Amino acid sequence: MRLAATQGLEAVSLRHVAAEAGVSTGMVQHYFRTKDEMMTFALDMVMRDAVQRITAEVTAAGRVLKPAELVRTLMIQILPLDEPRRLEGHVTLAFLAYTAVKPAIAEGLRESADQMRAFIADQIRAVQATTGTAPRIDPVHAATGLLALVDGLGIHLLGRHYSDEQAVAALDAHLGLLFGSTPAPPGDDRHDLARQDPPGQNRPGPPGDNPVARAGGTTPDRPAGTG
Amino acid sequence: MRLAATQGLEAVSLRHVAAEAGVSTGMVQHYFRTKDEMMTFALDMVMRDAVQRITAEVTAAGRVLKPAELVRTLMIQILPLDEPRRLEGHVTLAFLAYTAVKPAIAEGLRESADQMRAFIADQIRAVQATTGTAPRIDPVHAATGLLALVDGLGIHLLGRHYSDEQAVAALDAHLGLLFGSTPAPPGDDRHDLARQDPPGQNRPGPPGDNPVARAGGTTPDRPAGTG
DNA sequence: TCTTTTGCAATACGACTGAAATGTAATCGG
DNA sequence: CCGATTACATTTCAGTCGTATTGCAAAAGA
Repeated sequence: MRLAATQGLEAVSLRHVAAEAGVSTGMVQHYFRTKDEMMTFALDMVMRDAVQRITAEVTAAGRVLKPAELVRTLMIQILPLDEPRRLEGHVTLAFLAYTAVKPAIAEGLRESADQMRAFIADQIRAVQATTGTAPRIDPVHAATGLLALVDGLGIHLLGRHYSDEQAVAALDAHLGLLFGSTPAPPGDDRHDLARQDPPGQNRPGPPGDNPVARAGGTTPDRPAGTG
Repeated sequence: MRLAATQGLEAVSLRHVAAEAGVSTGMVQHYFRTKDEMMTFALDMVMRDAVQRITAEVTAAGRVLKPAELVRTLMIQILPLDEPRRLEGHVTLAFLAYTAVKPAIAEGLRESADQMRAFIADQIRAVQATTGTAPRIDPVHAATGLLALVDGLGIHLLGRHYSDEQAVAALDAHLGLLFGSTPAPPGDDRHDLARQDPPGQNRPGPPGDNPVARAGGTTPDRPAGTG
């Protein structure tokens, strides 16, 4: 991940990964029989982490926040507003271009995207049901547009086309359109939401483990192969 | 371009480019002393073509269309709704990930994006001035969001996350929010707008002294058709 | 104790990479 | 007509790539 984020996917080779992890190339090959297996695993891991992080955010704040605020919280979570998430964004972007050529790999991506879209659509429906100020829009179209907007903002942020504040402002403007009024959560410090880290790591695994151990943490051997 | 679009940027090597163009690798090296020079030229060419195509669209339709319709026309132009534009989108996406590592190359990208953003903001301002139904939003934020949304839709389209129709519908829903009412242009055939081929030659160029310019402008040996 | 399997390291291999060197035919200025 | 430059083609080279092979210590099983 570090390699893909800092030097691009083209720099991701078995040797480089091994060197970055401080292990031998043979060990990488032991756990991933082919490079494609490694890449697929990495992509799956990125998606799984993101989904887990976001769903954790949902379940944690889902009962205390109104739908509009919840949606904003989620969208802020997706934006690459801090350094770890910028890394994650670069990796995702690299994989996005990668999977454009290998459509089979992108299947899971589509699936989780659909899932996310359906959830957002539900939230928008809820907002429309409870609020009188929200305009009548097809919730699925609105969810599609909102997710596309956030992804687009993220890409532009990765390319440093504008500042974090501008991106958040654009997002809020859009949410204002969608929900009829300001969905800004209580405590108008927007960056508090943007750069969260504290509420307990939702990732399993002992502290201080290296990325290799973490990658194979749940599956000690042969994460993808049949052995 | 064809290589990058169909097999990814990782398949773009001097030999592959030469083979695809039907020339020798030495000829490629003659016109581009290094691979980076070739990549930079290609990226510049993609951006220049896109900007030219879009600005041509603006000047052609700018006087007959109302701002809201003009904006929609532009956004439709950006979306990868037909095969050539899907190719272009794949190339752009690949380069986007590429330039994430080489920030110096992405400078021109930022510039043209800013330009586009300012133009859209102007149009939105015009709409807001003439229409009473349009909500009051910061035009720059609205332009930022709109462009981000279109880019995001484009990326999802490239990944086949949903159909062309869904993307256009999401775009129209957003435009409906932005402009207060339907900005759909007369002649409700949406694909007519989406699928028009740019009639102009991509570039007029006399055989210049600059080898790079010559490499892009006039095909050196055999006419490599754009098909 | 012997054999087999696991977990890794080291290395070999063929293909491919970008870049450079070399060769050669055509063009051009004088 | 002649030297210089241009426009390629061909080949070479050092290096990296993914993958396969081999080697070996430790564990497991009989």
